[in-house]
Formats: sequence, structure tokens, C-alpha cells
Amino acid sequence: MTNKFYITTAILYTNGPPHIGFALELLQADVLARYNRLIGNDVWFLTGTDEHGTTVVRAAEKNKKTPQQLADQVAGQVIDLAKKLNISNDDLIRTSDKARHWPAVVKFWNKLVESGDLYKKKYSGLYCVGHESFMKKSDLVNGVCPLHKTEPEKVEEENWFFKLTKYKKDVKRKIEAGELKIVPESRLQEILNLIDDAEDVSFSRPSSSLKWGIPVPDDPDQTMYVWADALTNYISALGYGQDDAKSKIKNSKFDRFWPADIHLIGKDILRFHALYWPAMLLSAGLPLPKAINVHGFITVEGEKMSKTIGNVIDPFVVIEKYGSETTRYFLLREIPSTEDGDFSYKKLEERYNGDLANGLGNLVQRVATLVENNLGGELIYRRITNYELRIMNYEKAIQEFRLHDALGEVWKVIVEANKYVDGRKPWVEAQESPERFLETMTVLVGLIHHIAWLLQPFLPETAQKIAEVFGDDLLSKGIPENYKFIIKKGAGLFPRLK
RNA sequence: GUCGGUGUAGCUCAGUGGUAGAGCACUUCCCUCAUAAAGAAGUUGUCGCAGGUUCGAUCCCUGCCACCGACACCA
Repeated sequence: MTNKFYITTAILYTNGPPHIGFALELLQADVLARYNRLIGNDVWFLTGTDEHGTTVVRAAEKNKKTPQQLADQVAGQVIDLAKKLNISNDDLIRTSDKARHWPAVVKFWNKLVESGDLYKKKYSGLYCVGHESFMKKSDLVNGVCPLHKTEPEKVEEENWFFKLTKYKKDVKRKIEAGELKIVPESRLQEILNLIDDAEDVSFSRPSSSLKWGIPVPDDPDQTMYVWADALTNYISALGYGQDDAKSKIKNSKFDRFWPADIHLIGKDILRFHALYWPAMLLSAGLPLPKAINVHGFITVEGEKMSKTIGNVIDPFVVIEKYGSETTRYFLLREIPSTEDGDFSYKKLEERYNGDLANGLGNLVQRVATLVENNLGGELIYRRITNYELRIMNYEKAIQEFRLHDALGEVWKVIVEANKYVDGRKPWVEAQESPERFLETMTVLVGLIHHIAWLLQPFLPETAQKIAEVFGDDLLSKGIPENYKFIIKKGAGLFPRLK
């Protein structure tokens, strides 16, 4: 049965170039998107950029650019990164896009107004000029901002607020009922603990302090704050807000794909996706996303990535040096999908040599050589009844968002295949028992087909290369009886490093 | 401070009420189809500390220590 499958990543904030963590998020989403395409689902995969806010303005000033120029530059880098990582996204939405994004946000905002869920409220707080933001009393040291050593001013602002409190019980119920699934479990607990204490949230700022953003409809002195603006990307990209006064057809993408099946996010923005966003959707009368998958952060040699330490990993550098498939493999295999994980070049090279070169690459090469040298590079497939591949947990791992485990399952097949080769000794069989040899090779070619099939969502180029070596069209998971494999040994998939 | 999590072999982590496992690394053996790859065997641990429950705890309870995360209108 064909299902639709709509998956999104968080949108990258354009105050700096995409980092390795965003690369990981793109990759995880890509695997889920590719996997769902593979099993025949109707997939839409969205990523994008979050381009508004004072932080972008400040970063732009530093670079002597306008916020738009900086956003353009970073958005370009995201497109480049997606291309270099072989990401199969169907679309990329930018929040500065006045044609696609803004109308949706305005329509969505007006829906909240219609529901009576936006109201203006005076807000007074301690404003630190250095931070350009409000601070809590508890953040101050001796009444002074610890960073800027200045006493914050008492400032009163009138802002739009969203009645989050009106919906938090409903959101909680839906999360508890599993209608809105939070993965993994630990994050579910975290959000449930938060909901009760949640208060209404500010949805706008005076445009005097926040210029770079979307103006509040009918209130030009106010600019929308990030939640109202950024979260809406998930529906603006589907054409929400484009249909009014035009034909219904325009909106078909929204009808076809909303609600999202998975919002993939980092653990830092769980609250906004699991609480604010669902509440906003309830207010607007729209269905809630089905699941929020939360990944962790990448540390570097055990330390937090930070600009001050200077240990930030640039994904472009990694891809440049090791190639996209190796980068994909390492990040997807070494970093547990829902946990923090560590990046180091040493581990990357160990994974490369151990798993890709010695494991997968070597297996493909040895089997290809055996068939080429002893069968003239041709093998007519038939089912071997006395060999059975063990049932694996590959699909379950993907469905449970344990992508690293899914790859582990594939490598179990590789190990199994290597053991099989050594057990059967085909180089002896070739001399003494051509029949047994043929059987051995049939099993192995079947295993390699299986491996290539399973690798498709993770290492699409590698899967393709393996298929080319074996003349495998990779059209189906199973192999048709009498399928003719034409094997032509190649240069080797992953030459050993050093 | 409140809530939650983690602490198991050199490293990364699984795991169970009956005194522990995997992968990598390391050692030895073996093979030669293959990318000096593969395969086999093996070494390594006071299962954070101190109590308690139990015939028996690494797994249950309590306290402590260490580290981490969430609780901030940070974008």
C-alpha cells in the first residue's frame, strides 16, 4: 500500500555557514526519505533556512553585508551542502521568500487572530543593551549583566502574545496518546514535564528593535518573532496561503502531504516543535504532525563544538577530503541517531578502513574476482534452498529511528558473507567441485544484491556502484529466478587509507 | 534549586535477580579468492562509592560522588 510521507528538517539559521550538525540532520532525513521511496511511498522531503532576527542582522553587519545578502550566501551554502552530500530533498524553503513564505505566515497569523489566540500585552523586563534582549534577574550578577558589565534598563514593551496556555492540555493529551509521537522516549518525558508550567509566549517584537522580519498584519509597528515566522515554513513550503482567491489546484501539495509524518529536529528546539507548533496548529484548525524525531549533538574529540575552542568541524572540509559516501557512512553509523555522538578524524578513518575498505569493499572485490575468473563473469541466478539469510532488524531499526543500528544490521550480512566465503573455500571448490562452487557464488551474489539493496537509503552511490559491478538492475528486493548477473570487476569501492 | 539521565574491558557501548557481553584495539594461529584484506582462538573488568532488601545484585531500594541534559521570550 502506498502512503504519503512528508519529512522535514529544521531550517538552518543563517547567521553562519552550515555546520556538521546540520549535515547530520540532512543525512538522517535523507535516509528516511530514501527508505520511504524505496518501499513505494509518496515522499516529500523539505529543508530550508531561517533567515530573520537580530542575530542575523548582527552577523551580517560583521561581514559587511545586508541581512539578505548573508542569507543568500548561507542559503547557497545549504544548497551546495545538500548537493555534495547527495541529499534527495524535494524542496528548500527560505523564510525571506516573500512570494512563498510570507503569504503563508500572514494567513496563518490571521487564523490565530480569528481564533482569538493572539492578544497584545505590556511586557516589562530588564533589557540589556549589549545583548539586545531581555534578561532574567537570575541571569544577573550583582544586578549587572555578567557579560557586558552594565546594569540593564527597565524597559516596557507592548507585544503580541499567543495563548499557548489555552492549548497545552490538548497538546499534552495528544502527545500522551501517541497521536503526536516524540522519539526517543527520553525526549517524550522531557516535554511532558515541561508542558504544565508553560506560559503564553511572545509572538512579536516592536519593529524598532526587530526590523529584519515579517511585519505583523495590520500592526506595522510590530515584527513577528521567530516562532510565528520560522515554524510556519513546514506549511508555507507546501503552498499554504497560496490558494486564496486562486484555484484550489494550487494548494494540492498541501492537501497531499500535510500533516508532516516526521519533523526531524535537534534536541535544542524540542519545546518549540512539540509544544508551540502543535498549539499553533490547533489554533489554526490544522492537523498536527504525526511524529517529532529528535537527534543529539555532535561533539568533537569528546568536547563541545565551539568557535572559541576552535574545534568546529566544517562539513565541506570532511566531504572534500573523504568524499560524500564516507561522510554519510561515518555520521550515520557512528552517531547514534537520537543521542549525542563524537566526531574525530581518527574514528572516521578507523570506520573507513575497518568497515568500508576491509568489510564492504573487500567483500565485493573478492566475490567479483571469483566469478570473473571462474565463471567468465556470468551467473544465472537460482534460489539456493539450503542457504537461508537470517531475519534482520533492519526495517525495525529504521522505523524506530535507530539508523546506526540499521547500518549495523547491514554489516552483519557483510560479516556473514565473509564467513561464508572462508567456510566454503570457493577457490578450492572451483578446482574440485564446479557445482558446489556455483552454489557458493550464487549465495554470495545474492547476499551482495541484498547488501546493495539495503544500502540504498544510506549510501546511494555505493549501492549503485555495487550494482554496476554485478550487472544488477536493483529493481526489486528479491532476485527473479534466472536473473543473469554480468559481473565486471571494478577498481575497488573504498581503497584502504595509507 | 527542581526534574531527568548517565557512570560496565584501553576506546565506543549492549545487557540480565544467580557473580558479565559485542565492536574496535591488542596477541596467537590459519588461509590465499580479495584492498598486507578475510576467518579462528585468546587476553583485559573491584559492572562509580557506601549501605540495605534477598539464599544470592552489576541489574531492586536508600544515601553519596562525578559527569551531562531539561527547566531561560538563545536565534
